[in-house]
Amino acid sequence: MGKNTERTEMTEIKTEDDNVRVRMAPSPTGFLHIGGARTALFNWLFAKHHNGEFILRIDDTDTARSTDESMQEIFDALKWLGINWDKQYVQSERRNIYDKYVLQLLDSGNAYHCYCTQKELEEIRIESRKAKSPRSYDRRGRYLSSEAIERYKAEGRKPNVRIKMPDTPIRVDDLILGSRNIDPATLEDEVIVRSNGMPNYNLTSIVDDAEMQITHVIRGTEHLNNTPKQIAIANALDLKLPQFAHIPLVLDDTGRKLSKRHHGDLVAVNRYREQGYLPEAMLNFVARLGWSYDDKQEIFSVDELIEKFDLARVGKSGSVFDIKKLEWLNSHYINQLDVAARTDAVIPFWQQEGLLDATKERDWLERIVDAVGERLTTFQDIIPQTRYFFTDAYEYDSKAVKKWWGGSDEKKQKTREILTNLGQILKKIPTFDVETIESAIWKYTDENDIKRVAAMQTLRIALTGMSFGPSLFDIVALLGKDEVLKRIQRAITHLK
RNA sequence: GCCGCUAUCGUCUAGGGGUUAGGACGGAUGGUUCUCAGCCAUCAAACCGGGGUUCGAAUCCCCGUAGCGGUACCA
Repeated sequence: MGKNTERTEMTEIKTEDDNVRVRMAPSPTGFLHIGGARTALFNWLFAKHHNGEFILRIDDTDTARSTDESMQEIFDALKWLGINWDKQYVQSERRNIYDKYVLQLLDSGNAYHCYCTQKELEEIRIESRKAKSPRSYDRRGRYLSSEAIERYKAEGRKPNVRIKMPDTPIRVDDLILGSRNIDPATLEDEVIVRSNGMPNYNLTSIVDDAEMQITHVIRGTEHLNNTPKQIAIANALDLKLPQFAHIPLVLDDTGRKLSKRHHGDLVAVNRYREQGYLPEAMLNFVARLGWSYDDKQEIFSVDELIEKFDLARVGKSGSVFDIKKLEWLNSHYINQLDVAARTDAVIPFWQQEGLLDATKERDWLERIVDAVGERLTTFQDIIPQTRYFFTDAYEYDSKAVKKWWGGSDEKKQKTREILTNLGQILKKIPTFDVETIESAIWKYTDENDIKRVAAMQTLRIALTGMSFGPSLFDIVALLGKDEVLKRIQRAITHLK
């Protein structure tokens, strides 16, 4: 623990219920990623737990990078996760509100115009760094003469607006990290309005938090350094402050912050939806990144999450995104579903692959899903695991062939023999059901002293091309006599 | 460079002055089964380092170290 901090006691964070109002404030500059989803979740859980309100605020003041598409993507991702919001705001539609506050700041002398060009700013930065200054802007705009201002105006320079930072320490209280005093000497006179007139984050964020009567700001630790600046702005405006709770970052396996820029859509929530993950699994997974309940429970329903979530049990250090754990949770939640529900979930994937047509009956599909059983980690897995049910356009897996069908001519001869016998036996079966098939095949293996596993694997490869999968008897029954005999014949031909 | 934050198995974490430092994911081994998955059993695996304080420190304090975040007219 650092200096100047006071530990938050491990009792539940006390709040006045019914007054809680939190917000998630994404910038629509890309898809929602795992980290963003977790921020949304924590806010949402906190709101639900306290019967409060959860607001979605689109922080799109960066007009150059914000897009409607990514806004839509964020909506979709949140909806998929089941994180619903009570109110929605878009900052670009609230310009007049921010303008009013900026004017107030200017009038009261708490903000000033800065006419520096990008180039000048860059030079100042280099100088400041050389001088080991804790700041990278020298505040020259604070002391501009009226002549200088006139000159800049005549040049056509468009000023931005900077906040004048106070010279007294700023106390930052954080529900998770404790409290500290920030040395004003390290505080930047932050730009609050761009030269194009658009206010930016540090201004709009804290203004809106006050305007919307946000009680708790729960956001990623990357915003920790912005907090004293925002507090300074709020103080200058005499705005009520929310309570802050900075949650630790979600990291990649090298320990770096997860970001769209570095990790692409590998971390996009919508991508996981497309791959056949369940929102319950994602929610459960993401909740446990930085939050824990006790030393026993790993699986939490949404209701349990709402009931048990508490900021006091959120840790301080970052958590690595471990897809293996997500996969485990996902298969858990998939296996909770009954066959009908799993079939519903899996149909779109079959469709996408063009495997479904009008001849495929619902009952048959459900039987396939039932046969696959607990073998799905994601719904997408249904494709490699069941493709052969729909088409015989598969290759025989070379490793499987080598192991079970044999490389030598004698082994191939033996394999052909087994296949031929199996074909004859199956052909004679009157009722093509699992039990009859099973007893017929085992009668054959046991009476002819053939290893069960050898016969089964030989047949499996002939029917599916693979050496693994659901119970072979299920496969045989599901494929039907004609198809089975056809495939056996094809395998025998292949082996010649 | 400057400012800030953090530090328990590979990962998520529980615990927190006296414990065999617990659980889960992942890994390994064995069992079950026609294969795979699953299931069952077993195993390996951690308190960043150094100083204090104390009878006793992973736990409290200090100092390091490392990692990360920020350092934009992004959010």
